Amino acid sequence: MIEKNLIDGTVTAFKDLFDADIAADTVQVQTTKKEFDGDLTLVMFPLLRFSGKNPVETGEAVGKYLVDKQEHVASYNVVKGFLNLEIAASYWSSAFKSIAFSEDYGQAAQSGMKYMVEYSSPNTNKPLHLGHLRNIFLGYSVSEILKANGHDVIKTQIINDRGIHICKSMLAWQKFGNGETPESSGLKGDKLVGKYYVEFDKHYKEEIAQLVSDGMDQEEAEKKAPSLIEAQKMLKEWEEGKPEVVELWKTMNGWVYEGFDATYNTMGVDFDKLYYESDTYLLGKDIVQQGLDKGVFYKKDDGSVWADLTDEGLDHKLVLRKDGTAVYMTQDIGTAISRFDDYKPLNGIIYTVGNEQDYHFKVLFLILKKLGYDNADNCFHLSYGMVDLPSGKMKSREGTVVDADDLMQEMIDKATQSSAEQGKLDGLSAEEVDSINKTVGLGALKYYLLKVEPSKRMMFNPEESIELQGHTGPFIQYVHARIASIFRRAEANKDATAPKELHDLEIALIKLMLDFPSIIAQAGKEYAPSLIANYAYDLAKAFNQFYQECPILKEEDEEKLQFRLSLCKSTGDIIKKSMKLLGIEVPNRM
RNA sequence: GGUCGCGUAGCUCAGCUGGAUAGAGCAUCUGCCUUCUAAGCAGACGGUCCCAGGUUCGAAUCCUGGCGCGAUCACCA
Repeated sequence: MIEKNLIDGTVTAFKDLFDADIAADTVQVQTTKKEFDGDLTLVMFPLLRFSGKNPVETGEAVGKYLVDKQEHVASYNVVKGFLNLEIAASYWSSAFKSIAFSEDYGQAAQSGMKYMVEYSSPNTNKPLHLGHLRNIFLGYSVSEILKANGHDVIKTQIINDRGIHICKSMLAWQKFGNGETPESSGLKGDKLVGKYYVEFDKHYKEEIAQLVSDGMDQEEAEKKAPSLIEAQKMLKEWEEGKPEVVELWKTMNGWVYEGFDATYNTMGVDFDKLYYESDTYLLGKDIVQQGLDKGVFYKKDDGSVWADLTDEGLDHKLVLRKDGTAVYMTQDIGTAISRFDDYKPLNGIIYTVGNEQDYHFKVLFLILKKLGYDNADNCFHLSYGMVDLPSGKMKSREGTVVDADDLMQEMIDKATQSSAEQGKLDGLSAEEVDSINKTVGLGALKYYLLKVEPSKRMMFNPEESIELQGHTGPFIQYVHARIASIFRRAEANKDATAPKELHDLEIALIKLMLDFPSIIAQAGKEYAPSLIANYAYDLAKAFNQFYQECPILKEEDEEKLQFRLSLCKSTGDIIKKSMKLLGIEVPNRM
């Protein structure tokens, strides 16, 4: 790479010119800012104490040296302490040639590492909502990014299919459902079950109000409301395996899974392995015993078991109740370890879970580490901020949630309306048009949720809705469609030779394309889809500028024409790959 | 109160391990479609980078202390 050459060249320049030995990492190379002439810039300030000269003199000397001795360095200029170097067009065109038409450009070599990525992990008592969308798109995208980094990936979710909340829906359905099913009601299974969860809450609140008006205080009423007592009883029966209860549980969860499957299908995401909490909720107890034996945990007089994390600056954490039953942490320890076993050797687990659980995962990884599982070092909590509405937080009980299915449909409708107005899809079959509208609508939604850094909470305003113009998914998809349109009239020639002179916008495009592998590496290291999202936008933007300024099919110089076609081809490929890393498809027309 | 996260243009967000005059999009205004897709391009307008210190040749970026918003600190999951 040219950067490396420049660094080496600068090191020898200091040797020859100033008789100074400098470490390679004191030489800083960066891309030259737009307002200055040049391609790459060396920063002189850190090197002044070795040259013993002022910034401009040092820059002049090094610049002259590099132009003389280094291949590809065409010219230089010094502004203050910045040495700007212009790299010869021939370098860029040959660098481009080495990546163009390469199918697996961007795909890193097999690393031999295997990761599990967990995302979605819904409760089975209500439909998926906007918060899940952020979670799912993030997790899916990180999976794709890890694959591009050469890792093996197992996509998973843990389904929260048991507990008091599930019993609540079951109970309400039993009481008020009149045997209603998805078929009889025409409702999606998850929506139907969610309806009864809300129904339960309604009755529960009424009961509380009644008890309070009868003179009971609020807190006690919340505990003593008859329907809550019934739900608790049902949970107990479920745990004891009472046949009718288990049967109902299976039936209703089955409805929910059908509903979820439909939603996942629309989203275009999938899983390699499912874990169910009903299978895992008892895990971890024997591990706690082992931890006790190893002295990682300690037991209190009442029989409860704790982890002392004070030496890590944290608190004491309960890992087993005094009655010997598991808590959330117990279960997560058990699940993690059984995953390590299921997929041995598993290097780490990425958990896509909201940032309200930051502390939980910090503790979990610490405990795993203390238990001797070094793969804890490669575990990562992919933490993300809430998606807020202008009215505040989403609350399912208050009906202020943005439903995932509804939102996706709205986006598709919006894309449909937009494409109909523009009329560019005229002449295509109804199926093709539908498919494009879906791609564009979902692309807008996914991009909107992924372009923001996960740790930030984000505001979603349903009124203002998601744009299809500007810094959006469709903007990037549009570039792909433009390029596809070119190749409906021409073909890219693999053996195209590069012209002697390149347009600035061509060079800008090439530079960006050369960045692709390092962006993928960084996104993988930081679990950061937003880096890919912003890269794809920059590339699309650069292409549009090039496209506007430089004729392609109308170019008369055959060599330029061919070279530009190959630029188009590669840009289209990289756009497509980048978007795939985000879980977004790209259309050939739009 | 302890801990963690966030605070950049009217709004939504970029800004890599510290580097030049802090960048995009939306909104507002101005140009560009008889010529490869105008879901586009070019331009204008818009900033005490929350505040105060500190480190440094150089700080939006690192450190300390504040302020504001949020989360968390359950024998809930």
